[in-house]
Amino acid sequence: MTPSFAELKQNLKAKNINLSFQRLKVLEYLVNNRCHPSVEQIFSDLLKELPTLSKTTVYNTLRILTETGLVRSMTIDDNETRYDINTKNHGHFKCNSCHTIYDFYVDIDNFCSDDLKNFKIENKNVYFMGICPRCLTNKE
Amino acid sequence: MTPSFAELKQNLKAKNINLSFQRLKVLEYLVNNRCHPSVEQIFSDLLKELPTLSKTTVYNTLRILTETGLVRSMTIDDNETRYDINTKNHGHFKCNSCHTIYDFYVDIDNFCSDDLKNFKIENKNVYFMGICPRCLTNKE
DNA sequence: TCCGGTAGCTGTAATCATTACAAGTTTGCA
DNA sequence: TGCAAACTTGTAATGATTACAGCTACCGGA
Repeated sequence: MTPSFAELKQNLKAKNINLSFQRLKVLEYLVNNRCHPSVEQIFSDLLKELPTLSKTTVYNTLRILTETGLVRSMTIDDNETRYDINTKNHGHFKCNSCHTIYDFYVDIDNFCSDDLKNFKIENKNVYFMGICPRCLTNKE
Repeated sequence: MTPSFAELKQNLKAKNINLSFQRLKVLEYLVNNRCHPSVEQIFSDLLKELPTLSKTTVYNTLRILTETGLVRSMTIDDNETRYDINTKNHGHFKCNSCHTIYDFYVDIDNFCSDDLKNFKIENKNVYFMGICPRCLTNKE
């Protein structure tokens, strides 16, 4: 369930979103860096390649991509929003020690509650926090 | 699973947290207002009762209460952190129309993934977004 | 080929939640 | 009673995000 760049590009065209050069680069970055980067990370990395890039453009692009549903934004206990390509059926685990965010498989689709019978659910999120294996072994 | 005020107070003493007057009031507020209030809401409501209250105190208190695990902080797609008394086994649903946050029952404890075999999980969160029944009917 | 308009990009300024800090106040304990 | 530590308060700083205004690039029609 990891959509290819070509698929995403087509998906955008179908939604009448113009793929400008800068937007292409942001999208490309998200496809190649599935590490839940922050705006700051995306911006400073792309700046090496596009010295005239504006941070505002990154914000704008991410907003557009998020609105179309191609990209998912999330804030896990941080003051920084993180972004990733929207793939289904996975939760996020954030390590409280190294702050890395891991994906893990979870069957969210079949995960519902009777309390929400009359609710229209548009978006499901699962995130855990704790210590990742790497940090656990480093402590010993 | 809604702890009483007396229980919470005892819980705090056990953790060597001094219950100052202001902290008491913040805790009391959270017990009486289980609507996931923001700092701004807590502060401005308590200000009526405690005109000398400082917003910094509210922030400090919430940090302490969160660290002890009595209070849970969450940011659902907002730029404002919300707080509630930490009760187990429930997820949050945020209405995209009226922005109300609902609790719903969910069996989080039995909700794990093989991918996280070697992770130490300290905290589990489930939140959904969509439209609540009230807003759904109002639209018609 | 030229022109006009629109969409997109850029950079600065403003906003707003949160945190840092320093000084005043209260509390607990000897 | 007095001291030290813990709390509170208010202001200033920080830092992510948004607003905005001007500039640029592209596209369609004459």
